Amino acid sequence: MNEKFFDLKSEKQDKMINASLHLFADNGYKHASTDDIVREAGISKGLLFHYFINKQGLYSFLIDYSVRYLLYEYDRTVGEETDYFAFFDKLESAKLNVLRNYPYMYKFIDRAMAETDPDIKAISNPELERYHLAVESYKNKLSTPNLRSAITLAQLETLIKHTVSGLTSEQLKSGRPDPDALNIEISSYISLLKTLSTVS
Amino acid sequence: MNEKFFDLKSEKQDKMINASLHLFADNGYKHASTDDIVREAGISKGLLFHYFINKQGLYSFLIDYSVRYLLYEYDRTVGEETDYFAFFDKLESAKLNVLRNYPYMYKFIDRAMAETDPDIKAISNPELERYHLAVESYKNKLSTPNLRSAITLAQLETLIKHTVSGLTSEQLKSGRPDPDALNIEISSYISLLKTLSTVS
DNA sequence: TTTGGAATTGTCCACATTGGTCAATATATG
DNA sequence: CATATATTGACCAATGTGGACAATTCCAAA
Repeated sequence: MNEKFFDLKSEKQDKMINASLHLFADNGYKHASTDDIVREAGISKGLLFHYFINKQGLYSFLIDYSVRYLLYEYDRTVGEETDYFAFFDKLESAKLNVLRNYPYMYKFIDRAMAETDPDIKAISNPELERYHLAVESYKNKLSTPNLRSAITLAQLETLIKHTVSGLTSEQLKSGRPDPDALNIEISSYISLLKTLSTVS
Repeated sequence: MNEKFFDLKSEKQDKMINASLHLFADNGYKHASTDDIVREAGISKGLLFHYFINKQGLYSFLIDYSVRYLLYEYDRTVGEETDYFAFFDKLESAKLNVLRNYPYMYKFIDRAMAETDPDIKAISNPELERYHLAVESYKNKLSTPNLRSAITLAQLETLIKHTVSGLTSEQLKSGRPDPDALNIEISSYISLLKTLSTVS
């Protein structure tokens, strides 16, 4: 890519990034058209190719940028938190901050995992792996909560994971998401699960 | 559509249906190509148009067929069950039966809800509405479980809904799904949530 | 004001893909 | 055999594709 891209004012950068994330997320690599991206970003075709050389270069940049951004945001927000429930609370709050700036970043990453084209997989796999490993390493540092005998730690984590991602994607579908309201809702479910699953 | 379609042996019908569900689910109406559908179904282009007239006709048939099939399967499996947890257990087992025959039917319905083209919305909206209403009417007949004071009925339902759909879509992504194993897993989570949320 | 390099445009193009048609052929049935 | 029906796949006009590039706008320094 052309590094001059980062000299643009960040508002314009983000318009290009968000339009690209959106169309790749919704349509996959093959069916996301650069014409559509350009139209949604409000820039000319020439400019997009000026900064990213070709479609693959754009995709590759987005993978790189997204993983970097997500991990940075996690690190910034989660810090050294080791308490189990507090960790998830902070992690989700970090995710919502991402959503605030890049509403389609998660869906993009999700779709990237499902791409089949070998060239595209070769580009994205290492970065996606890196993301996955980083998240796992957070979890390894957590304290074990004092659970009721009816539930295991793995089960609790499954409940948290799916509930949170379900609530999030539900909001995303309903037009403009409200990250603050969502933050409160997610917090309340995490605390609910804490109450239900731990011994007092 | 051409009613002769139903005279084909059901194996062939399902190959056409599944290929169509798959490509519409993954790419949306606009970007799902009839060439791809035909290739995946292992039939000729002419045959597809012989039975469904045009792309819109095919889509319209699929919406109709899917909603009809889902509701039939629910009715068959759930019956008159009114116990709260038993109901969800049966409902999920019905869903898994659908998955067994039509792995992409849910994703198709999900994507249909997100279509923006007005013609397509006009086709799918009434059927999707019908589906939604039917599911709601089941829920209205349920007994209220005896919950711990920490949790409300709405919260419990949210936990069940997202956990179940999360577990399901996780399986779907991992190549060939194993509905029997998934059934057991989902049952165990429903029973877990029952234990955690009810007073003994 | 002038100048020169950078950002930005949008038209243009060769080619691929699109939904859909249709005459030809295979298959089954009686 | 004959007849009807299921099925094929080459073909088409229209549209969409990624990418190139000469032309323009913009803006800071001289």
